[in-house]
Amino acid sequence: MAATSNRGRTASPGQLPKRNLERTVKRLVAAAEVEFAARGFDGARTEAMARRARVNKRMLFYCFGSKQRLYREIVRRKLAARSRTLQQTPDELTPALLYWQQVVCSDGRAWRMMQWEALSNGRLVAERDRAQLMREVIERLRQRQAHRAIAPEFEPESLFIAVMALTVFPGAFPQLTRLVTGLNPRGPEFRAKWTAFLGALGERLSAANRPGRHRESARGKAPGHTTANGPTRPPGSRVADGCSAK
Amino acid sequence: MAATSNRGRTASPGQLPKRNLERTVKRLVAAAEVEFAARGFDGARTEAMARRARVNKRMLFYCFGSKQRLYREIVRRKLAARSRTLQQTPDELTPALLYWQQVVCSDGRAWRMMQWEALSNGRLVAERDRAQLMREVIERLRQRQAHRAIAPEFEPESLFIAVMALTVFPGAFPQLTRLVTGLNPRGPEFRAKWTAFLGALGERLSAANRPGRHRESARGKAPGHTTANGPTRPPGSRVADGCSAK
DNA sequence: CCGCCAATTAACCACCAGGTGAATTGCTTG
DNA sequence: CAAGCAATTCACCTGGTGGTTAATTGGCGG
Repeated sequence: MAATSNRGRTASPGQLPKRNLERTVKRLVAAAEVEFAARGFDGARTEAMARRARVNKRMLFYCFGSKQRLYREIVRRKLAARSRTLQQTPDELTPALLYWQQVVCSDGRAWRMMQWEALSNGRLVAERDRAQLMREVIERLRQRQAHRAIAPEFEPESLFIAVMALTVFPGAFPQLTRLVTGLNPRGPEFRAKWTAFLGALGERLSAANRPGRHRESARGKAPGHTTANGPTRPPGSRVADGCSAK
Repeated sequence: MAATSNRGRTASPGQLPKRNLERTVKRLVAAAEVEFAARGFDGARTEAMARRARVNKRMLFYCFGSKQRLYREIVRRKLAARSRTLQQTPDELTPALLYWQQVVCSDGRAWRMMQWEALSNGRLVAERDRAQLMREVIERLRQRQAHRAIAPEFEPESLFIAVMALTVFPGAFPQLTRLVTGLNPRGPEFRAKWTAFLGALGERLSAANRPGRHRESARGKAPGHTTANGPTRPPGSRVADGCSAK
């Protein structure tokens, strides 16, 4: 889409040319992403996108044909970027939680669009690809679980949903987070608190820590293994969650 | 609001009167609740509400003055109903998780409205009352924790958010749940699966099950207390989650 | 039976937002 | 320099929506 056919970019050096379709498209995409994430498909105004992109509104339809197509284009791009970060999910539970927290809060717009999508109950945009992507991630989790890196009593699918839930929720329902803690969920105070919590939670859930009723596990059996949550950092050691509050 | 001043309801017996403001108001509220939950404030159409209520559109403005006021009225009612269920949260972790799952899935509309609210980034409707309510719930959790009913390494605030996250997320992001599990999050299959998961999770996290590295806890100290997850049902015993898929 | 007023209805309005037709203008090429 | 075409602009159309004006009607008190 987005017929980017600017002929021989001569580009008089030093002077930005007045006409440049490629640049216009890029600006429109950026502006539209902001608008769509902020207000959803129905709430987003083409006028506002154009203004934000410093471009005539007509150009939006010239480049993309319709609001719908522009939306699909943007979702497609977002998904492409997403698939990479998804597949880099760590294999241990605690690091996975912390990794996801960082990912989620570093790309709030993508998750806001997911939330709009959740409410819009329309057809998903690239359902096939996304389902495939999810299946791969789950499959990897399942293999890891077979290798004892993950507690066996939890199905990987549920575990994955739980990881998403615990990392996505505070930012997805900021009003509830604020009502409960009095903190801004995107602010550093809450993020530190939540990181610590996720760390403690992960530690409790990682494969090495079995519930107390299996009493024999506390005694024998590879003594050095009882605390062997390998890459699991203790919750105190702050993992640099370098995501700015934007 | 909603000037319900129908004079002396004579109500010819057996014959429903053609004019009845009270009834009209009730119908409008019900219809508006459905519409607002389904499409959010901006997306909801007064026309559609009126049609659903089998009432002239004008009556909406006659009764409530504006879309805004009708919305506020509905939110107020929802909150009132909500506060009761909130305060009945069980004190143990596992029952709390299961209770919340039931509550959430039995009143999907309220949570959908919360989600719309989360995205609308406007002023909250009854912020004072809601913050007060939250504070009470958290305070109760804190007291329970002091009495050892809840694992002490988790702050009650974070714990509460986690409970909400784990119960609300699957229904709030149904497309993700479906992509991961292939199941409809409101369907009985997924709910059974999720209930089992929450049960197992709660068991792992309840106060009695300490991580392996606190080795001394497995030996001395009130021997009958090590497995004392009192009302915590084992995850197998299905708690009847009698919420229909609507 | 009549008058009165609340409940209800029909028609209407102003406005906004997506989308379009057609003119305009700046590069680029011959 | 002139032609030609792509990139950009301007004015406009259309449908739908919240909200309103004014007419109508049903039921109750007198």
